[in-house]
Amino acid sequence: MKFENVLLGLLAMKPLHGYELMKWLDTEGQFLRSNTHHSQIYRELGRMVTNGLVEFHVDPREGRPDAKVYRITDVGREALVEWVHSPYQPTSRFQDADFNARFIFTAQLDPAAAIVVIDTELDYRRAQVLRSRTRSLTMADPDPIPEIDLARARRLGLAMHEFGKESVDRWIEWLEEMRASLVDEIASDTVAEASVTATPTEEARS
Amino acid sequence: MKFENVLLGLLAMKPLHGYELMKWLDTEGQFLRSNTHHSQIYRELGRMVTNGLVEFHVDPREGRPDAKVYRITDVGREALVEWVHSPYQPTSRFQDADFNARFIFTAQLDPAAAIVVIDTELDYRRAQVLRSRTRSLTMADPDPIPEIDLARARRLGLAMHEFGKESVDRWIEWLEEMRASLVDEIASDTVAEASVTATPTEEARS
DNA sequence: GTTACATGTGTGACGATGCACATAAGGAGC
DNA sequence: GCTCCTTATGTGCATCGTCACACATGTAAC
Repeated sequence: MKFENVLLGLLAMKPLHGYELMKWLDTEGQFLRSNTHHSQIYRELGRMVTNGLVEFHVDPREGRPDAKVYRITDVGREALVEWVHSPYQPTSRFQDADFNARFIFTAQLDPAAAIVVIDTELDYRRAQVLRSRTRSLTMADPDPIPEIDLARARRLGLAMHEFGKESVDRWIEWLEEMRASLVDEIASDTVAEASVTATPTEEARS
Repeated sequence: MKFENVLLGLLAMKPLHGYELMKWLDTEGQFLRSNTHHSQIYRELGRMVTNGLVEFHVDPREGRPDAKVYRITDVGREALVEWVHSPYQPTSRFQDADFNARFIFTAQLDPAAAIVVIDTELDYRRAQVLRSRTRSLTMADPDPIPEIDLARARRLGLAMHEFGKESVDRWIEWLEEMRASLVDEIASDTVAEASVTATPTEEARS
């Protein structure tokens, strides 16, 4: 996943300048993608201009510094559509930009494809939960730091592990809810448009 | 936060080789730190040897490839203790190695310091939840991709935002539970050792 | 036999990320 | 006058993270 795609998706909705993108990713968008330093945004936008994905014009403000307002280009739109239709590969970190951006921007352009994305994510997370049950090491029989408290380490490690599993389980539940509501939406859309456009409802489940 | 510190903390408990570290971080330790590629582990271990934090001896196995078993050095122990007592700075991503490693390894060496770490984390997360409520942009009035569905985007964006807040809230709850159990532990330890060592119970809350 | 898988350790390359530093203008408070 | 905060944009550098590729051994399946 490239950060580029997040910016591309946002700029597809509305032209914005770097500072606005930064602010949005720090407040409303902080659960879509966290850990976004402003330097990264400006650097990325610069590269996207070079690659022709976006263009900008300088907006002079009264009483405020000038701002560069970026607008997505046709090339950018094509790149966005192409990304949305490229295969999704989950990573080990859940509830992260890798999935979130893919899901949001895919759902806008192609709801059926978004369901495939969810199913891919679900398969991966379920496997992850299973993998977390295997115990590969015993952290005993140590040569530890004198002051170290191994009993506490095990207790806290276990608590952390339990909370991690709980979180993934809740994530899986949420994904299932999202999937169900998307399926409903597609179904009602299809019914509504059936007589007009006759949109085919391909079953997206692999 | 440096990945180095995670390896240092684990090796303080028990000498291990790279493959074992990799396996552990992929199964039991996946909620302490995810996204760990083996190449990163071996590279990091190599650098730590250069810096004198760890040393290794080759363990010839019957029927299996040789393994390099790494053991923490005195320099490594000092570095670990120094890291544990250095100030903790939360990052925007919650439930991540940044906090997890710091918490686990601090709690082993200095439970009172671990409470300070939790409080720092709690302050930051509560502020984050508040910050998430501010609405900095309206993603309307667009010049969108023709096929784009802005209504769906808003709906899914909101759902994602809600789930994000719920997750942070649950994270805060868990932190409070951990804090309470640590406080209890310290209190009972202090009572138990009061007549023997007369350990002072400094109030860790800032 | 040979193909696949698990154990084990690495290198090279490249993009992503984070932190310090830099600049510039205006407004608020002391 | 001075400092601090907000808006606004950037560069430089080090580390992190990921992928491809590489090599070595033993075992289990076909």
